[in-house]
Amino acid sequence: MEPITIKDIAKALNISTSTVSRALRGSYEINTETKKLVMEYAEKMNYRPNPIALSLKENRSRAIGVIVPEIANNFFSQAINGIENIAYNRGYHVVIFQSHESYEREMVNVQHLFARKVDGLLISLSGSTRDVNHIENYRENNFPVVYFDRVPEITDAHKVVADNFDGAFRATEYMIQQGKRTIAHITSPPVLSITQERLAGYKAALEKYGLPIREELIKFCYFSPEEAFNAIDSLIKNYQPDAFFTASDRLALNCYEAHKKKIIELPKDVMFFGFTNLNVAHLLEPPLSTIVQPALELGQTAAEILLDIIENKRRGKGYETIKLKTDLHIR
Amino acid sequence: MEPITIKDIAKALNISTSTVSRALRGSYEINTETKKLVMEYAEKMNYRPNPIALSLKENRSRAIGVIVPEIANNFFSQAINGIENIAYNRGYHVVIFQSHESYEREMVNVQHLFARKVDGLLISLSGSTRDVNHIENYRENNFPVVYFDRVPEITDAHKVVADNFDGAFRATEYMIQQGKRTIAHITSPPVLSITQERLAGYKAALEKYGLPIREELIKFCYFSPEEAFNAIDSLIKNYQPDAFFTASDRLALNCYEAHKKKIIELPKDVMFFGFTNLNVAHLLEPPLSTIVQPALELGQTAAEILLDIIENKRRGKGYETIKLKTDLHIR
DNA sequence: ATCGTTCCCGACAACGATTGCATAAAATTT
DNA sequence: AAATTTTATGCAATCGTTGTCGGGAACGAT
Repeated sequence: MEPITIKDIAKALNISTSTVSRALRGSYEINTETKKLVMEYAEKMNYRPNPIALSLKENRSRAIGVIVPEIANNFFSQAINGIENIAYNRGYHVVIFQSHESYEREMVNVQHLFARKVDGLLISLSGSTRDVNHIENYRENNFPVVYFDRVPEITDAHKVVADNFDGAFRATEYMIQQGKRTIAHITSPPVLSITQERLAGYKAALEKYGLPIREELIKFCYFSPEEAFNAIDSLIKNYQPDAFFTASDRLALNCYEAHKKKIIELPKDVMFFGFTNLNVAHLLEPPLSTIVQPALELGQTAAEILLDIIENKRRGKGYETIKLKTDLHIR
Repeated sequence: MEPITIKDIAKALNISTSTVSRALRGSYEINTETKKLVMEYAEKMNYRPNPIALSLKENRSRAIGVIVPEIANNFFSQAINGIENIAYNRGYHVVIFQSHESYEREMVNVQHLFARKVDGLLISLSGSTRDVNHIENYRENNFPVVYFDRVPEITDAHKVVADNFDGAFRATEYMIQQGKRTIAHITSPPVLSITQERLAGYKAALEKYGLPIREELIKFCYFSPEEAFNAIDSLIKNYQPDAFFTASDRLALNCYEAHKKKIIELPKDVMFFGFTNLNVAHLLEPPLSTIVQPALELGQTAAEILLDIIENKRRGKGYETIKLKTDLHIR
């Protein structure tokens, strides 16, 4: 069956479409009798307003867009679940797009979501995004955007992030307290906010304990496994680190993979600490201690702020950057 | 800036909207001069047709819907990547929804996608879906649907699946050839097509080698970890299996988790074989051999069939069930 | 009987784009 | 010069819904 429209109802009951429309939304200026008639018929015929017509008319869609680099990543899929929780409860749908770490894809996604009149956007930037003009353009014209996790450096924006500095600091501190002195840091591209913050936390901990910051122990890796393998290999060959601090799921797994494939020969008693939401961390050997981001809460918080903006419930409140605490799981 | 419309262009150039519309699509009946004028102005003003208006007019959206139980699952996220590949190349967008293994959520998702006029649907059924009337209702009225992975039993439908029987058969056969005689099978709810097929493959292999089919070695588990833990625990206590054949990512991980937590004491030389697309399988201890589904190809194939249906490129071809071969990874 | 209210409802336009039909002007044929 | 065809454009309807405006009927007040 083609979906039934307001026109069909009007024709069937011999009244005008305006009356049907008003009756359905319970307008006070419609006779109670008429209202009942319309409501019952609509119910019987399983009438559903056409959301596309509504979007066209009202210039909105009751949907929010989410752009993440990859959904095949525990952190992001948990964050998405948080977003969906809040959004569904508040009557919004969630449209998910992946940038696949590509700036171009990200641009296209933003444009498409905007053209499709999503009421707002939640975005975690791609690894190759150098600036956010493609987003700020829209935001300048009152398009609501909340950045989360991987956020831009601009100050006048809503952002929700994990406390990356603190997490990295505490992890590094723990490794030092366990007697580690040569702590390698394998991390993501330096352009990302999370990379910078985690790096700063790592350095701050070293400084606090009077350890030297050795740039040669810090390796930035893009998105190919080989790059990570090489980085790890050269670290071990040249500096024999007694601990590895990896900044992402991917890099942690790359380490274990290199180990497993005997690409690298691990020093004894080496310690692994990762900034990761891997759900298999506790199953790995040697143990992987982790700094876990509150992914679900992060998503929820970001969604709540976005919906508040959309529904104008944030009068008075300015821009803010919300930082959520991370959890340390020592293994 | 509010997006520019065809009307704005018409006003600016002092011509009618029809002319603009036709000029933009290069209609032959528009003067070459006028066309150039319009095209250039549209280009300059960065005109983009309003997709919502188009959807309303044309009753379609150039988008396809995808419903999966969970995106936080390697198999599904790979399948989605396959779908996106094909869809984007053919000019379609992909709208992703999760059913979270809930029949109700699945129904709502289907309704919403249909109301939003997606041009077709790719779906892998939720674990609590007992029938597919909520989908077939729409399909009867020519709404294109392709089922993948977890498919219904109905025959007149397009389906794309992995060869679950064959994969399970080969895995079980391998375990038998390695001398295993008490092979436990921990699997998903019996209502799922994949459960049935994998079970059948398992049984067929046992039969081929003259081993008894012991129903007490077969455990169906729903979606709580405790259930799996208990199942594993009681299997070990009562029957000391020398091999475990798990039917999903989740169940394989549950096994390792139970092992790690010392909830279970593993028999020596026990073998693990899992139907899974986990990207960490090779990192686990004891080794997890796997039957890997061609998730990406599965998504691609399903998307191709769906788009062919949408674009009427399947004249003559009837319903078919496409089975893709699985890969055995022995570890 | 006239006026002002109140109640209930319908006509019309609008959102942005497409398209069948009509038509004016120009070009061509007779 | 008249008739016909071609070329180029505009008008109006359409998709489904809502908001603005206006108006008829019924009622009470004057």
